[in-house]
Amino acid sequence: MDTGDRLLTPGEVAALFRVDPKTVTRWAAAGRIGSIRTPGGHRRFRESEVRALLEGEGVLDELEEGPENRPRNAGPANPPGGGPAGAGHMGLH
Amino acid sequence: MDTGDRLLTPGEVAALFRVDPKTVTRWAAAGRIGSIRTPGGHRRFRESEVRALLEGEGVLDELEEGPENRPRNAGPANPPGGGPAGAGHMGLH
DNA sequence: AGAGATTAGGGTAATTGGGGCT
DNA sequence: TATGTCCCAATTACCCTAATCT
Repeated sequence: MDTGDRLLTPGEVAALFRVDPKTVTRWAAAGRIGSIRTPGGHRRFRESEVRALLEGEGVLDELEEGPENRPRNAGPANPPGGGPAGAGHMGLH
Repeated sequence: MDTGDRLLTPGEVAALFRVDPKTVTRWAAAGRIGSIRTPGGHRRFRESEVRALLEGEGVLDELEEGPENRPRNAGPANPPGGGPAGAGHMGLH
């Protein structure tokens, strides 16, 4: 499965998540998402990683993506830090 | 694969339904509406799904029948471990 | 060499998440 | 049961200028 070594720009990732490019930069700075830096300091993100985050890496059930949405919320929501970053502290009070 | 689903913020969905963003969050927590979480924990909703809900295509079991008796009988909206009865079908034309 | 658009960086306001209560 | 409002903490969005990428 070549999920792509394709690199995405912060603007692309931001559009995918419907967030600000600056927010994507914060994710990289916080270690929540892997980033590759250009010699100039700009960041590039792997499309495979971004897509995994979008769908929810924990639940890959939906192969066919059609008009049929199936909101099956089984189990705990995907932990934000879930992946590589561990990032451990979130709001828990 | 792109069904043309833009992602909406909780505030956007709340404005569409004329409810509080908190209510939209509860819908997502209850599994009544699909939600995508950002690495930061915030939710994003698919515009296509929201539109389907707005049109009423998502709730075909609740028609205007039952004039006075609508005891909302033992029908747990989201039984634990059970598939969320709510939503799940979307009309396809 | 130029130009344009995007991105990084800091700072501040607005939104969101979660729990509890009316 | 379902919404709305309160709290506080975290995340996100928009402001700016300078540097980098195409």
